[in-house]
Amino acid sequence: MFSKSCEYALRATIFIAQQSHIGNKVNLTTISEAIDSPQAFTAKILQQLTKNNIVNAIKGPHGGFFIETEAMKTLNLSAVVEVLDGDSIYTGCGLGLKQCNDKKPCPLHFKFVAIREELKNMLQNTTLLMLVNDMELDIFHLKT
Amino acid sequence: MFSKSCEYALRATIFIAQQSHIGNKVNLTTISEAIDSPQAFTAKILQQLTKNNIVNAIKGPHGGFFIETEAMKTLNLSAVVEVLDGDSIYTGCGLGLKQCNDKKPCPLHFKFVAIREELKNMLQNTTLLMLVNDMELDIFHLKT
DNA sequence: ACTATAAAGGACAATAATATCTTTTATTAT
DNA sequence: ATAATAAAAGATATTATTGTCCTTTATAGT
Ligand code: FES
Ligand code: FES
Repeated sequence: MFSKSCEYALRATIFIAQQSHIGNKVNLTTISEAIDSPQAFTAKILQQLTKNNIVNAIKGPHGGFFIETEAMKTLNLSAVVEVLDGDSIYTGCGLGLKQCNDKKPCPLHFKFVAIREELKNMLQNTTLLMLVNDMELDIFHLKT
Repeated sequence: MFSKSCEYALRATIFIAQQSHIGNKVNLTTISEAIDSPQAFTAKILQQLTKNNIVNAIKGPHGGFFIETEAMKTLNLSAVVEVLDGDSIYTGCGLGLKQCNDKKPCPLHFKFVAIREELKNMLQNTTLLMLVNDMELDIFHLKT
């Protein structure tokens, strides 16, 4: 469904949001351990998330990554996915045709678009704050 | 969503089904032109489809690929996807956790599984014969 | 038997995705 | 100023996916 990069990005973002919500900034080592991802690769992904204003980064001692609580209210999963995987998941043809639209549809088009839209809505309607609140229940995990 | 291999496989299978339905066997060149796919690569994919009894192949003059009409009634898109991409699309965690189940869910699990199941049902409930019938309307395309 | 056709199979090549390593820049505390 | 911490940036390595090329096997028609 999503690329590895995107999966790590989602896990990292959710973890950072969770920690930020309880007032913690987290560094690379902490993040990659918490989400069980390759550290150096995760660093690259965090750079992209920072450049695209999904997360904030502060260098130096007591620095690290964080997300402001206000931002969590509006930031959704779709924003993260778009940074890493672009919008192909929303616009791409299920059968790989170069163009996907109602004018020249592939045989799967209408069935596929219906599901694609549901995925899109789910990702757009799920904010980081919602997930952070969910995770207070302690039944959700970010690794293994 | 699907790998390139799987996309080509789906397009090829639908094209072969369509042609078989009107009594034609089709060869590699015809297929790769009809679905606009790299010919040699498509050959490899057709081998897999043949080995897994999705399509039939006959060597030699007047040979080619075909699917029997009886088989089209039961063969669904899910069978094709599973040959090329395995079942990861049905069983894999949206956030890339090694295990996806209700016992140790990721924060996206329940929302994700709902959509995954819809995709699964769509692919399982769509038979090749249904698509072939749809394509008689002449509004659906397999390339560009 | 010979030739043409067409799929099957094996080896190889190019590209993209994933992952690592090293150096640089910024910040804090001593 | 110096040392320590931590992210940013750049270069490189590994692996998987995608794609091509060449040879072999099977079949049909002459
Ligand atoms: S054209 Fe294939 S999904 Fe829209
Ligand atoms: S555990 Fe992540 S989708 Fe099921």
